[in-house]
Amino acid sequence: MQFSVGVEYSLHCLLYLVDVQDDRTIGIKDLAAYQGVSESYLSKFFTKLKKRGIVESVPGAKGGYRLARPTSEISFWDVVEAIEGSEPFFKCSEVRQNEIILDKNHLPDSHTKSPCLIHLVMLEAEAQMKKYLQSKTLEWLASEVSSKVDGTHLRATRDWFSRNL
Amino acid sequence: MQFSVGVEYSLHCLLYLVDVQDDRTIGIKDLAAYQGVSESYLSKFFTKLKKRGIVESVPGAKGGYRLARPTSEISFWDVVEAIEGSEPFFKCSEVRQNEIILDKNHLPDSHTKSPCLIHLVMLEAEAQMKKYLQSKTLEWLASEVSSKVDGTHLRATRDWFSRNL
DNA sequence: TTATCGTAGATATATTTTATCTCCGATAGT
DNA sequence: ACTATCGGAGATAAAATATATCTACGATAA
Repeated sequence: MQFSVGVEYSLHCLLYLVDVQDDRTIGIKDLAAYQGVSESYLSKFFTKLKKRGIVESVPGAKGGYRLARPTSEISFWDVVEAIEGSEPFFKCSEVRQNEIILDKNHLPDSHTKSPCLIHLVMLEAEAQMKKYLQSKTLEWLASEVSSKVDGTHLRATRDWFSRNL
Repeated sequence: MQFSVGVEYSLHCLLYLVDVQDDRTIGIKDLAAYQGVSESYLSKFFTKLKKRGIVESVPGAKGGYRLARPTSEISFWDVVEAIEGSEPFFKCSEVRQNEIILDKNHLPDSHTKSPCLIHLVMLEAEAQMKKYLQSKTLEWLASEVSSKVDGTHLRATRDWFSRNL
């Protein structure tokens, strides 16, 4: 049970995109170089982020990515769901249907119609996590970062991404 | 990001152990046969459950497993932690330390001493899930099941496990 | 004494994750 | 119209994890 690193890379990248003007973009090349990973690797995540409408792409020369909606409308959960997919963490294998005392061809209603209680609990547990992650937006993260992280470094980062403009 | 099936098998098994008298046990053999899995597979999970003090074992002939504490003191989270381990779901790879503009030998304090904000959010998200799963106990599950599942089937299950007494 | 049970370890397979490279098509700038 | 640049898709490969079983071992209650 682990989140993939893609979530981490994505969130960091989105943070870099916050400062980008509406008419500008940052290319995968720069995002990858800045973080020391390959372009093809990072682009995997951006394809997913785009599918979810979190970022939008501008093709062609001087193209790249920018945020597709306001930072207040991009939550941690949106990113997790984009990268990890929408499948619930707990996929019930319906273990109960394999009980030896059951006739597999004529399962009782209690084992087919009514949902597995264990499954329900796990789904609700995930919902609790989801609720919290939905409450944390990119807007919040950016403001936290700008107040807590060294200003010089933030400026250096911004300058690096816009060094070729 | 998926829970392993071990969590599901474990919870079902623990449910079967709820009805067992204090001086009795159920063997891996029966638990495995009842659910249609191999003994060695299921025993993997019971080794973990034992290490966490959720079940206790009685060796030798007529031995087996029983719950090690009251059902009210066994939560879903206890089981998840026993099976999945105590590692947090989100392990921060400290991606930020690889930023190209940084000198890896002289990282700024903001990147070493203060914790990664993204990491903190993820840890808190996990804590939310944990809190919920801690609130759902085996006692609760057993009472839900006994009120919602067909009584005939529950009795048949109990009879099967105690058929050799 | 012995059959039974839990424990540990080796093994095999399948799936997922991580990561990179290559090729293709679209397009913005010249 | 040309072309360098960019995103997008797919193939690939190594590493890690999950799933599942078999075998051998040691303890012990009957």
